[in-house]
Amino acid sequence: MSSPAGFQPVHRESTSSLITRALREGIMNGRLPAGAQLSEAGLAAEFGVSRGPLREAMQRLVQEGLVRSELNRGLFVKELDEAEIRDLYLTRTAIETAAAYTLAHSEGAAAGAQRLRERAAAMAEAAAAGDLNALADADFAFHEELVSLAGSPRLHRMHETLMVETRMCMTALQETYFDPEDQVAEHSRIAEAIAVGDDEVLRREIEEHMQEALDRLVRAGHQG
Amino acid sequence: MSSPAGFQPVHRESTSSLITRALREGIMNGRLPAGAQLSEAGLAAEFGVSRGPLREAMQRLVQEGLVRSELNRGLFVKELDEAEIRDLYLTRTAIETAAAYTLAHSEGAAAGAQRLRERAAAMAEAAAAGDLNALADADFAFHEELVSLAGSPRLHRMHETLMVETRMCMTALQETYFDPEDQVAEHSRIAEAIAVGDDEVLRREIEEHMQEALDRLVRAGHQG
DNA sequence: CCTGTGAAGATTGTCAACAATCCGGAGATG
DNA sequence: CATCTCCGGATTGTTGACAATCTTCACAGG
Repeated sequence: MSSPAGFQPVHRESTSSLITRALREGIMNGRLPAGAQLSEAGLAAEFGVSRGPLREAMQRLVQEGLVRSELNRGLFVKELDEAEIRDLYLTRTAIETAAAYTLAHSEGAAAGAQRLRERAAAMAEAAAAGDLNALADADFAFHEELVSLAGSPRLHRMHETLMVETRMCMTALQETYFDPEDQVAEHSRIAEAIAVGDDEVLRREIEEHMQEALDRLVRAGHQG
Repeated sequence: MSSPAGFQPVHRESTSSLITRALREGIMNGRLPAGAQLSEAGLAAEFGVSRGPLREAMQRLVQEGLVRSELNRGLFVKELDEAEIRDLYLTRTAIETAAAYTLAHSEGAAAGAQRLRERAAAMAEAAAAGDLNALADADFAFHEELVSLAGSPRLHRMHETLMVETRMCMTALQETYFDPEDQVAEHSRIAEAIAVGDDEVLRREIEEHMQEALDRLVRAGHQG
């Protein structure tokens, strides 16, 4: 747009940034389970770097709240008890409501709603095929897209962390989708509310959706 | 509460954590102005530590979004243009609305509203005395208290960063309180809305307050 | 049996030195 | 005069080593 040939500035990434992403991924998919100690020497050897860059990556995760640091003891993947899970969903509601509200009032509301409809359709497809893994992926993709479309760097960055935590406790609790059709319907209603632009409905849909998801998780936690 | 003698776990802090706070303070009050390069060697010497812990602290600030990292070039205090300031206030609205909503629906709503009334009273006192510095402090204390009272660790952590950014651009723009009385009144209305528990009013009051604050900042930016 | 002592082992916290990269200017070349 | 090349200085990125701390276990004493 602004530059003559429309080039993006070259984007190279620091080592600690790469390691941060890799560790975050590991926490998300359960390869680094909640409560596990993160050994500096061991992980540094795995990544093939020295402890310096690895420690820097750790500090990022500490700041993000995914890792807890105990002085002279080590770093541990944060464990989520029920209160934490409730707080997680409270915060997700805050962020996603704001994102949806912003999107619904922006120029790209119609286009955004269309994108979200497509995501919901992908969920429906996965649900129909009985592929619960694909359904979960599509579910996350929907929420990721929702916040992305709002175009707010801060909301997006905060949401990233929250989604890691969400996925973390879903894998930990082995939560299964009980009513896939209901899930799809909830997401579709959110997309439609954005298309229509009714704030009140939008807020209610998101709030209910989060409440449902939270209830499922808490139930799974009590049973499992 | 839960433990027999009610002791808290001993809380010692890591060096990088201390340095992070000190740097954050420096960014907030303008001692490290926006766009400034943060020299590792220089700062390490000032703190009397080696570059290791200092770099760890830097990574935390990068993750927080207060500092921007350019590979092999250095670290720079993030600059806030108008779009960024708008995003900042959009996000503050999201977080503080959620906090106020949570507080208003909690058991401690009445007590919380009282605490906020006291904060607003402190603002009124500062405004009456014409002490704009004290007014700004009381203003921040009000918002800090509001989010603290919600009792959500995630909202609180996110809000912390946002307040640093807010203060950063206020000091950068030398924003002065134009209508101190109006300011106090806006805060009082928020406290009362929490006491009453009317969600709709609460949302509107916070949204308007943020919009007002944003407008003042943007105007100051265009003039200054 | 419970408590206190002490050393071994492992892990984290810190540091100073080395390697790689970038920026600026002097000088050569056309 | 413009451009290219090269070098010195400075800064960041990374490493391996050292110091401090914590945990675990065995063992002696009451």
